[in-house]
Amino acid sequence: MAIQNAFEHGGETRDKIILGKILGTKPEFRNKVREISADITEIVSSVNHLSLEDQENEIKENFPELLAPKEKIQEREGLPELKGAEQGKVITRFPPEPNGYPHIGHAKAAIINSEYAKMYGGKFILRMDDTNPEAERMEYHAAIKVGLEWLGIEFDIVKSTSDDMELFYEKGIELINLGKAYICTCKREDISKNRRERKSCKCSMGDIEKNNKNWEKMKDKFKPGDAVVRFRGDMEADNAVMRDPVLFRIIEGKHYTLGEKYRIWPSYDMAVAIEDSADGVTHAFRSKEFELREELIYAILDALKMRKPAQGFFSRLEFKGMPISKRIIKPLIEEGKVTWYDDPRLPTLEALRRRGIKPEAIRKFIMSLGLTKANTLAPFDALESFNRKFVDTDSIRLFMVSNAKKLTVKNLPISSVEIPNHPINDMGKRTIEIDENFYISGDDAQSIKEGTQIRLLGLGNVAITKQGTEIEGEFVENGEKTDIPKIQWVPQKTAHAIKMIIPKTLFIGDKFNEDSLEELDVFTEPHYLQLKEGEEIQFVRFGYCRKDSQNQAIFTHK
RNA sequence: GCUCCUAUAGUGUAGUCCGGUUAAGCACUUUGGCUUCUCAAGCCAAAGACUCGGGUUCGAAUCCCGAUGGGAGCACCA
Repeated sequence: MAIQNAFEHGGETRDKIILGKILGTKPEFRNKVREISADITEIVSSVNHLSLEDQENEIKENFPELLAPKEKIQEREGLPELKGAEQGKVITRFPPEPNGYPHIGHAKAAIINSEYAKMYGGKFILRMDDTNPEAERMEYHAAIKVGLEWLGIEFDIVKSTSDDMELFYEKGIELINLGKAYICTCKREDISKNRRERKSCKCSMGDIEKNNKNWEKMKDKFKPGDAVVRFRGDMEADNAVMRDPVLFRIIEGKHYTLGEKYRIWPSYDMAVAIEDSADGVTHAFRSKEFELREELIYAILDALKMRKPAQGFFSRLEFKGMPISKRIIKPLIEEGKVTWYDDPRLPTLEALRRRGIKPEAIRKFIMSLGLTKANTLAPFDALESFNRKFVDTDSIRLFMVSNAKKLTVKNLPISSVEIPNHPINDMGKRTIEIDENFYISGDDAQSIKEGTQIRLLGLGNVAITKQGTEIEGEFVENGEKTDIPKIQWVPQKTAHAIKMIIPKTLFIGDKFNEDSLEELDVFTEPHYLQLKEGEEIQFVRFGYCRKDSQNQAIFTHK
């Protein structure tokens, strides 16, 4: 072993390492460390005296099997295993609030939870967490559904938290009767102040009978803000969440599905605790800003003697320079700095889709981030790289020129040319009608020198006879030269003008990037018109783009 | 301010629970090469990390203590 190690590390080894290896493979030596370490030191020094060649010969003679290449460590596929999870019995859930458009952060929560259900052959629940009528709208509910469908996420059960209002009331009353909850009629500011100063208020002294009466009064008499139901936690707890948090409050706004049927609404903690338990959720994964709520949720369920699901937490996912929060996006829309929630610069699912990101790429990308709780500010590069692999195989290759310059080619022997739609995969061919007038890209035009040759991709070589505002050249029959600039081109006669939109980072630091959207007027082949909207294209030597409409394409990535 | 979470290459992570079999694995990026009628994809290679300081131990990325950086909570939002 010493020889092997020495050989692998340039002819020298160290006794400590050999000792470690021995103890690692043969635990029975662990209580005899002192005895064997002397031997090891001796062996190591004798091995170190051998030359590299001698070591190699020694290995070849006595331990030839050691020369076999080392096996690489196998990387775990997918998510880490769950403790105490039984095949077929895992139930997970994704509970978005329908209060905005779904974004990459939703995708992370949905994908992690759904992957676990899949991994254990369990069930996956979509639960619209709609307990704040003021914030929720049908429009968002629908957008979330559309986004999830696009991601390819499937649910076994679809429900809304508000389906269980009667259950919340039942459990709420039970908590009151258990003395675990009370009605508080203090002012909002005082509640907040007391929580900060860890002091109880008078309401917490009230008896069960009074609390029951006040609960009835919450149904009609009390106005919003007059009274809330609070959990009897511990006002002196270090975890501020435990300082008698609100379980129910009065909201008079119209709920988007239930209208004005209820005015007492459960808070997030109450709703999640009861729902996860009642729905049979075994494992609940949420982003880590909820970590402090775990204790509360367990306390509520303990008080009610209800089953507790296991909880897991993961870091929030954001892209550098791409804000996720409505607080930031909404003003941008109002100021006209971005067009809408589907603006390709945004990390919403709709924007990602429009930009040409494939759902499979998002899934792979999110899985590659793992379940860490360390903050993740992922660079968009990583997603792009996953996406490129999906998109490359079935993107049609088309020619597109930007900053077009005219090129006239004399002596063209043909009037049309057939060009394959993909270099490797059989995606058919297209025929391009040509005459002597072409467009080429401005950048290419600039670098062309008079008297040299260029190759028009798929067509042939051209000897440049005149350089200037317009370029002229002559077709070279049977042009053999291939070590010359190869450029893409578009026939002038049928060139189709489109707008190319190139999204860039929205924010640099915390400043809005005024140049975050570049627009180019470009020409492409008429074949573009025959592509379906939403199709991914690779414009040769430019990059991958998605057809947004007949006269607009969005740049996906290089 | 109080409390909690977190820290591995330029970036994202695996390994950490249960210290040794890994002088730290993978992916992206970068750089070189091969291939190519694209600056794409594919193939090969190189470069590059355990935040710091103590402690425990024969042995620490892994356990303990402390410091520092980053994030979160202290809402009648979820």
